[in-house]
Amino acid sequence: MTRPKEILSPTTPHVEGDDDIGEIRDIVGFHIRLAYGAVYRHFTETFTHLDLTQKQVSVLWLVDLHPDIAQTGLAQLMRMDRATTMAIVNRLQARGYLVRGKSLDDGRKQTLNLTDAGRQMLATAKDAVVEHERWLKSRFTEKEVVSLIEMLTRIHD
Amino acid sequence: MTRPKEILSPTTPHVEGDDDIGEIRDIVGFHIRLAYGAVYRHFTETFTHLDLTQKQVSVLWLVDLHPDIAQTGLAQLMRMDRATTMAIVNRLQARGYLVRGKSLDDGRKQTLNLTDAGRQMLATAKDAVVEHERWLKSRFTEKEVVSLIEMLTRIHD
DNA sequence: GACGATTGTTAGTGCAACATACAAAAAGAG
DNA sequence: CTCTTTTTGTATGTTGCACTAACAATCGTC
Repeated sequence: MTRPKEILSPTTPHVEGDDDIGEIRDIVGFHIRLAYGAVYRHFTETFTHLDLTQKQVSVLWLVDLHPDIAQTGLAQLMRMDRATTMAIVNRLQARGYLVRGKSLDDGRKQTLNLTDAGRQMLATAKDAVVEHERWLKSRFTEKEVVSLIEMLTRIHD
Repeated sequence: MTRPKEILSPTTPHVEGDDDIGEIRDIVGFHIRLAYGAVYRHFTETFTHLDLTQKQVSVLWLVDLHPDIAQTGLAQLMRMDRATTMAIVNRLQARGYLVRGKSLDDGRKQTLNLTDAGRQMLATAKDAVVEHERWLKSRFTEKEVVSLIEMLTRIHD
């Protein structure tokens, strides 16, 4: 065996570095997935004490921004399907952060709105998001942040 | 900005295009999540006929690149924990793409290697990845791709 | 009024991340 | 060399999320 690679102690800095993942390092999708994973982990870490996920915070945020929004509208903003949206809204409603109401102009739709507890939780969550964002943005200049957001937008728009 | 604005419920009448997501549009994490979602969706769409997920392809790819790698090593490369790695390896082994073997130099470890079917599937998968990447990279210049990968690496490294 | 489309809903499937616990093997300390 | 700690693989269970398929109520249109 030519490669004694069993030396995987936590402090081993992997001298091979870029060769570790070979051709994969040119795959944009791979880097997006890894970056998302890193962001996801730090987010959940930051939000353990609030017991909220990214999706849940985003939903609270968007409902606050769009009072009386219907679930379909919310799903479109978040690029989720109806079933997934249902599950998230159910969870937030069960925890008393969100209320469903009857839509006056369309009997099929329901309105979504934050409760007082929801508004309060959102305020707390926003502070945590700021902290999370500080961690994330710390590796970039302001110019780079703008550029990064612009490129990411090109992907999801 | 030609933004194909979604038709929201009539109860949110005065929202202008770019205000759709308000302050959220300055949150890097939000854009990473949306971009990841878009990439994820296109990936699964591209790979329905192969019935493979991103993770599974990555594992096949990395095992091919690192013959006899142990699950722990794989987990480190992919930034996953052991339990998650187990689940993915189990699936790939059950489908005959991967084999576990005994490690000669460490009784705790097991070696991971591709079967012939695994190698063949990986070859097919790589073609699909190339197609998927073409879709992804089509919105960027080569210079931008390099810049994007570099910035994403700063996040996950 | 009938018909097709939309909306919310339920149920079920699959993947993945995480935590916990356990056994076997290795590494380290005395 | 023992004794202890760490590492590795494994099993189990929970949670969150994405997706599909089906269904009822409602809306818009013809």
